[in-house]
Amino acid sequence: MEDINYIKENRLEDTGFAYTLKLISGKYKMQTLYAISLNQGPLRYNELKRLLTPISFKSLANTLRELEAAKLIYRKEYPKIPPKVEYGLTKLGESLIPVLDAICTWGEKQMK
Amino acid sequence: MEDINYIKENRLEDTGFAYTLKLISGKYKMQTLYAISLNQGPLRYNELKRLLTPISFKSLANTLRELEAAKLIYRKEYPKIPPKVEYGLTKLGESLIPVLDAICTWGEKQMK
DNA sequence: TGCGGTACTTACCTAAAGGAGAGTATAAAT
DNA sequence: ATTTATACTCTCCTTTAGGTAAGTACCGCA
Repeated sequence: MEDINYIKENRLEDTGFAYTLKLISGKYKMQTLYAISLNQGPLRYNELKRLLTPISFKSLANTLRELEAAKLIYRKEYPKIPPKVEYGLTKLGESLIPVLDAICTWGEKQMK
Repeated sequence: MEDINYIKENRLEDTGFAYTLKLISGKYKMQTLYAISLNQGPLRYNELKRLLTPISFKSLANTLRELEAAKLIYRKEYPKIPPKVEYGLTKLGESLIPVLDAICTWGEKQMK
């Protein structure tokens, strides 16, 4: 770091938008979080696959990995055969639900 | 329309998410709306360009055209030389601001 | 006479997102 | 012995978003 005065005008570059969007942008991320929320409890991989139809295996796996990395969901593995894995909301994930609600209900109001 | 019973399970395909996102997803759409909102009045093309740095001409033009097509902003052209064009929020656009606020403030809270 | 300012468009290129379809491990059930 | 079920991964392909750089039209100003 050199003591240069970086130009900091009234820019919008670093607002919370970019931050929030990094976590929830993607075709199915919000739906995934919402589905778990509506279920009022964790969901299994194939349950999510069905609810998020027509999502592909690849997208679902990616979506879940990224949401987990963002600490919005947790992954719990039951080591048995056939395998069982559950995905649930973390506290952080739950704190996003009201925001998702706002996005969803605004859209529904306009769709009519 | 034929009277076939389409399968309608508990899917999340057609929630308001997809609808809202079609309108506001993109690297600069929310910031654009937010910038106009913060300015409490319409902004000119080059003012937006500066505020949305480092946006490119192409992205800005695209962003504005799409927001206008979505009826979230209006475009007002003053036929003089050099040209002057203003972009402002429509009623619909204004109705989205609280949603954008929620997205932005959630992000800011997590950034700390 | 040529430069600057405004609001763009056009052509080309790259990177990232997402889809399709096949393959994997393991054990219980038939 | 074969099928079924779960939760994935892997490879290849197409689509889309966005960036770069240049060009355009018009007039006032020096």
